[in-house]
Amino acid sequence: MSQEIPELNVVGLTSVLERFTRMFIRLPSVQRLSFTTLSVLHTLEGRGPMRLTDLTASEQVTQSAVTQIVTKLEREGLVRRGPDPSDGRAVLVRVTAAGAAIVRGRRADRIAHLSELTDRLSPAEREAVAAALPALTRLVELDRERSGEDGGGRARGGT
Amino acid sequence: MSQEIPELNVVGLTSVLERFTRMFIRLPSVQRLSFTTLSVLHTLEGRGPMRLTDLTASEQVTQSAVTQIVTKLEREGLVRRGPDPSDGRAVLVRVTAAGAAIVRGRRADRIAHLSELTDRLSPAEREAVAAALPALTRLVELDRERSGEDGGGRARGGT
DNA sequence: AGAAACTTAATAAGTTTCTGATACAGTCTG
DNA sequence: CAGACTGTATCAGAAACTTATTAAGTTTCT
Repeated sequence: MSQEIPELNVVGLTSVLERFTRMFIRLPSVQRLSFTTLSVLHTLEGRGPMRLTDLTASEQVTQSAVTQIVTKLEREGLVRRGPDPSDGRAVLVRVTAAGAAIVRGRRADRIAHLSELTDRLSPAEREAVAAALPALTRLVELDRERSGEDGGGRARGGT
Repeated sequence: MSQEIPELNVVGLTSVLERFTRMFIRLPSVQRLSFTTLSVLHTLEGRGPMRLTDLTASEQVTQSAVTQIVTKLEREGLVRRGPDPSDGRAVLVRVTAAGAAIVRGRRADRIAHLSELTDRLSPAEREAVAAALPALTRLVELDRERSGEDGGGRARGGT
């Protein structure tokens, strides 16, 4: 008998991840913040202070839109603009405590929701997911490396 | 010695899934379709013909916005409106071949992108992901069941 | 050093997309 | 069959985004 090699079903994986994407996006927001605005906040919380240019590269909108979003977030006390010591033209944007609290609150909601779901898995299923977590982490890291190569193209997103 | 039980790290899982979400959302779109518009198209392609009300429940916008989005998609030949045989007030929206082609094209891009990434995993890592796929699938199914219970509340999304 | 070329962010004006309120037609209840 | 409710459309206005432009700072080249 030849050995069975269960090859990874990428189509199925894509499908599942698409469905997680919807699940995550649907999360209600307390604040009256638009999708892109929350995304900017999330990026800043995750990656630390960034210049507007770098923020623009990581979102799906123009530099002009990012400027307007940051202005709005600043008015609401969720981010702060500061000078970039290494470049007089640039602006460094950083989240405030209030801004970080919003991102972390949303993450806590997702964790709570996922916890409820994983609680219903069998121990074997939970173990399978736990065993795959390092590999999944490596996948997103590989992606980050690759998109870091080029400047990061403009795009228009959607589910 | 007591047996080591590697419990599932839900926080880590949430974090990884958040990062996949960003990766998927950033995908460039050929057409000039907004985020929500693409989402509607995706929903219709995945779930089959739906009434406007049901579409509204599954997206993060008002019924008014859904009506306008469907009107725009219909003008572009990507969906078609039809009567609901079981309810004279209702409208059944279905994707056309052109609309489905767009959704499937985007999915193909995601599959291709994920394939490139999984190619770089070790065989052991690929196997771990493959082994977890059924459990991950069950997670999204559990979610669907749960959100099917209530009517599906309105929400405002973000990453 | 100084001018030309480039980068960074802000602003203005216009377009698209979304919301809230309302209207209207079809369905259900008593 | 009257009143209450549901499903969709329409309209006006608000919000979010785009393109084009400008001003200020930096780099490059001579």
